[in-house]
Amino acid sequence: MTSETRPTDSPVSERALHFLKALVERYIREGQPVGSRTLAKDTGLDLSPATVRNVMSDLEDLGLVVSPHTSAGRVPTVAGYRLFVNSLLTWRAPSEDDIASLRTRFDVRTDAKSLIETASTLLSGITHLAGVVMLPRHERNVFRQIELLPLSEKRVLAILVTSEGEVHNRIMGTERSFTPSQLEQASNYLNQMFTGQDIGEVRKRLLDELKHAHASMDQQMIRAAALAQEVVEAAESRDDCFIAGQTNLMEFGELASMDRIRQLFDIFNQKREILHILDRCIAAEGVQIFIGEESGYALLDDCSLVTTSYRVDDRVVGVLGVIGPTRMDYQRVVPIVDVTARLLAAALRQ
Amino acid sequence: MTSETRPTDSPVSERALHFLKALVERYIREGQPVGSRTLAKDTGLDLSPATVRNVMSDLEDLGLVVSPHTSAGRVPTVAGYRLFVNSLLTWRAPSEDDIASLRTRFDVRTDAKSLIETASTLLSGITHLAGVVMLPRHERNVFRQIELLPLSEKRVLAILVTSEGEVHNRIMGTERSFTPSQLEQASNYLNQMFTGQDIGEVRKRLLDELKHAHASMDQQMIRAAALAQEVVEAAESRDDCFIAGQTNLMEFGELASMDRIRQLFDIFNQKREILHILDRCIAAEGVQIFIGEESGYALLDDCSLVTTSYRVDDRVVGVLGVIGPTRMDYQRVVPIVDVTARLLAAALRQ
DNA sequence: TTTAGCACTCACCACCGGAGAGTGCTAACA
DNA sequence: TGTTAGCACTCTCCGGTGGTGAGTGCTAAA
Repeated sequence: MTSETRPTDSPVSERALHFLKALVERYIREGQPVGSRTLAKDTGLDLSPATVRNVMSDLEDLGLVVSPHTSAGRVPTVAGYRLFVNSLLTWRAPSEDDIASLRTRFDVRTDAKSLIETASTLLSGITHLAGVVMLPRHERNVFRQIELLPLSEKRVLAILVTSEGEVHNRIMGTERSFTPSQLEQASNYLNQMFTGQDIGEVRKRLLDELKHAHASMDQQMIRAAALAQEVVEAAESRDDCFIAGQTNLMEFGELASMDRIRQLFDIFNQKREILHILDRCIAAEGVQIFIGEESGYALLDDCSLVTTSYRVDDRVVGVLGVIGPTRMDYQRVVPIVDVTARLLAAALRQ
Repeated sequence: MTSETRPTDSPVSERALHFLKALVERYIREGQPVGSRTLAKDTGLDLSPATVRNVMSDLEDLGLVVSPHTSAGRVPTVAGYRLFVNSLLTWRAPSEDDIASLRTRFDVRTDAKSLIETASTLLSGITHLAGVVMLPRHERNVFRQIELLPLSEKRVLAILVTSEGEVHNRIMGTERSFTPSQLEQASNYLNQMFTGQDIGEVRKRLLDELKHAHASMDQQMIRAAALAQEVVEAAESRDDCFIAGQTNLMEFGELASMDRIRQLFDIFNQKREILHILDRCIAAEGVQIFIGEESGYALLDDCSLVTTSYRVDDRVVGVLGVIGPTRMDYQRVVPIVDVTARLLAAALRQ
């Protein structure tokens, strides 16, 4: 499954592609511009450096490689990587060791949150890049049970359990105090009303009820509904995202200036932009690769993302992947991301 | 409250101390070795550089300052900082702005976890250092209510609420399945048994019961107790710790080498060592300052910690502080840490 | 079409030398 | 005796210089 064969009338010859492949692989390995002499030896085609130079010149005209300065070798451009990834890449299956360590660390018995954490730690550990796992809004998230507990005078603890066995809780101050039995009554009422319904739906209905609070409901009920409203909102807006192994990125020369690293880390801390990019991968089938500027964020210009969604029972429940320099080892990384997604999905399905 | 006055027969003269103070303040401001000429101007004592040199030479003999190389100025040693902090420091009260931004951001209505997060973000934002907030094991943590919910065949969700309105939950697989009513019965039983008791106590009693599971308990009860045991352990061992603004540390020249920063970030990610240091501050009264190697961790040699515990109703509930280079602005930072602790405590007390 | 040869370019490195900042020491001074 | 001026010395930092090596583009021959 090396590549789709390209039409022979393609603007770039079969041989040139062969060189491009060798160049990208070499550059990924060494991290330094590749010269004609090196490349001539690498391909095994027994051609002189001069010939290689001519080919490289063509590739440069096509915008697939550039040389950083007159007398340096060539480096792939984003278009070059793209071509490489799309049709030149040979996958390299993850090593036994890697698979083993993935398998053993995904303990089925832990809860979703720590699985997510483990996944991103593992990803970063194995790939030596930054691992990221996102847990997006569920489209389908069901109200399962609510519990209202008095905590102290005028403070109520609301606990909401949703379909995935996730627990959301919030402490809320109230102006007037509830008696324990009032709270119990209220939670019974809410449970009767909403159990089994979609969270989004529940939120809407609660809002409605609060608006036209009809005479039939007593005051306490209305206030209980307000409490429920709050915790339901918390449950809806939650989308978590873990990033692990950020420090791995410091190893890569091309990112290793203080300013650059600081920018990157700041992006990671805010998470917003990352979430935004990952959001775009939810729908996609299979592994997605964003190279350099393709992510659409100037600050990730010299980085690539490799992501894939993971599914439980054919429903997408999240996205995971890695972030690293454009010069990452796609052949190795892509399969690892793929496998991790599968194993995480399996662990989540139980 | 500039300083405790030192005994006049102290090995280091009043004037020398004055110089030391000026030197430390200058070095903290500029970050560069301070020379005799500069210092002579700084103190306003109208002495020649030569005289200053003599004094500096004395201070060097006492191990309070060093010069990085022959023809550089002097830099405070750890002992120098220590002396400065103990008896030369003039506190600088936080600015109106800082206090205001602290006050408004501590919204009483949010739960403990997000308060903690806010606190560390604020600390780092205001001081331009890394902010850290720890939520240690409570000595007094009370079992309030447990809830066991069937999630699917052979999976049970256990939710435990403890005294502080904190919610712990865990999903557990069971070999045989429970009926909903069995679970309800079990949770009622557990609640009756344990409500109001200390968590540590509960854990012990559960262990006991499991060991000598007496005939009087039916099989299901025993298995329910095992579930409870798990979530109780989770509740006991929890000690969280947030670190924010790590990237601020990259601004400081003395830490700004890739290797150093990477080490630091790795330490922060592990959290273990940090927690360990913070643990030592729990008992202490008031603001604690660890300068350089005083923290006991070689990897934090060129860093200082400023921490204090925060209390609710005279019980220590946590520790917070900042981490930065030894050359941090103690005069400003210490009061800020102090105030933040008070405000956080107030917000937690409600 | 491929190759050898050649002139040229550029980054990298080691080296040199001067400028500037700061020191320690000594001797003179109040 | 404490303070100061003077002086030689040390060390960092910076800019310039020159050589080396890697690599290129171009041209002309095979």
